[in-house]
Amino acid sequence: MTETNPVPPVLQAAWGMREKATKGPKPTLSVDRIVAAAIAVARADGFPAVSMSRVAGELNTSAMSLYRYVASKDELAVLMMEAAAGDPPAPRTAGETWRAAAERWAYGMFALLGDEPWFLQVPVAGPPATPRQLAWMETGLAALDGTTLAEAEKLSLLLLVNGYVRHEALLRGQMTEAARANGQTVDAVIAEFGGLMRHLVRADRFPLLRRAIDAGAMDTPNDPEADFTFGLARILDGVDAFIAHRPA
Amino acid sequence: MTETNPVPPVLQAAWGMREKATKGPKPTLSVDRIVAAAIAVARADGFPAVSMSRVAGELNTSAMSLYRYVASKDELAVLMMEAAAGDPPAPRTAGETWRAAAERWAYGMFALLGDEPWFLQVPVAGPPATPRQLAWMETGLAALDGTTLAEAEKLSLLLLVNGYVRHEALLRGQMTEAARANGQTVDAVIAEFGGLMRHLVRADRFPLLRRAIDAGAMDTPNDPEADFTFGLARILDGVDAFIAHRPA
DNA sequence: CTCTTCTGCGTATGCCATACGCGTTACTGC
DNA sequence: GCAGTAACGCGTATGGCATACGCAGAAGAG
Repeated sequence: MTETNPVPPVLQAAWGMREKATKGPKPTLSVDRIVAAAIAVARADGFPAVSMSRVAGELNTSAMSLYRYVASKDELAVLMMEAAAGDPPAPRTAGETWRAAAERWAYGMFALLGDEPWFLQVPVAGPPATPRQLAWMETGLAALDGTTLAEAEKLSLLLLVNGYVRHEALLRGQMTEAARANGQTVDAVIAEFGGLMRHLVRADRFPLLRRAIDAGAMDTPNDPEADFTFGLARILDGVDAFIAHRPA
Repeated sequence: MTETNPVPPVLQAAWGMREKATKGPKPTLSVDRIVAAAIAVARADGFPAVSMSRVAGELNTSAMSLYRYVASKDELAVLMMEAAAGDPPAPRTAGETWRAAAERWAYGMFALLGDEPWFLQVPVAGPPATPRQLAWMETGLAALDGTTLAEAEKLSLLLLVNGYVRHEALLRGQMTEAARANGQTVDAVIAEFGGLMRHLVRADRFPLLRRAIDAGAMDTPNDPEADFTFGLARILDGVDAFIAHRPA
């Protein structure tokens, strides 16, 4: 009784489960070249600009040619992320605290999403299940290894941190995106948003918000790193408290 | 010197800044009816199914007719969210702790995103700037009112919680979505993912992940509420620690 | 009563993913 | 060395999408 293969088709290429042909004409293209061209497009103009014909155009061929190498655009997206996601940060070393390792892990992810802002424009299809994604999870688990946390708790907490990083990177990405679209600096966009708030938030309807604005909460110069560090510290404080209140 | 209006066009309708015509024929449709039809489509088949022609079809008219009422699809999306987002939970009452109020706030948001899963499929365009979104922020600020937090810190922390809620709801939504698409139960989808993990995660490459799987971390029955509560408690613990370590 | 302004809406443009099928190439088994 | 077969490049077509444009008719304003 042969077990049915549980790997969904979109993931098969990422796991190297596509046997390559021995017969037929020599391919003029390759999956790698297609993926590289698609990544170049995404880096230049964002993921929405990645269309089959655009990628084909970069390679001086037609859209349909790509389908000889890639089953669908979704599969291409998976391969793009798999190729562009670098390796995770080094796993926790011997003398390192779980917290320091978790911070490195989170910063590494934040940096990746800063280098490849189009990542966050790819519609996420489900839980992580590609080799690189699992490698990141593995490194995350290494950070929490040796703590009193249950395995399921570790996974929950990694998901928590991952969600935070993604959300924070998304906000940062939207800002830089808006800035680029309007030909402004990020600071100008933020200032503009502050002005909009100042204009829309009337004290009678949103008194506390008004107070926050008047206290200058919208006038802080842009510093995504600092925002990120602040929120991450809160989350890790929470994890810390959880570990502390638990029998060894 | 007339101040230039800083409200972006997409938001103008949401803020009631569209003056209605006095001349010309009587409109046969209305913005409200269009928005209601669009929401019905989104509830039935998800936000990607909301196209101008589909919505027009529900109203027995043509796609172009809608453009007499709505400037663009993006504007329609804003109006949809504005209409479907209910009012935020009641603001913090006198005897209530900030934490209890923040929990209610977060749960209210989580419930909303559970009732309207298509919310998370709408591509977010920027920081919150519609009346309802500001009302939610206002209620969030009420929860943190009276703490020693600086105004900017309050906003940061609300954003942190908001991001967490969104991410958690997104995961839950993807699960139910996948379940519906395959005609399975959510538990079956989770079990399937567990099987996939068991199949793909080899101990030589992902030892810690393998250990977590073998420890049954993937076999937990689905309980999004419990997952949500767990993560939220960690975050609020972190906020708590921050407030505690701060001079009154 | 005319002028202006708005309505409904058909048509058209230019994107998009991708199904299908044809002619051609090159390796495999005999 | 030759037939069979499988993979190649890719043109064409289908059906979707948002929305620009323009025209004909309706209705309030002067």
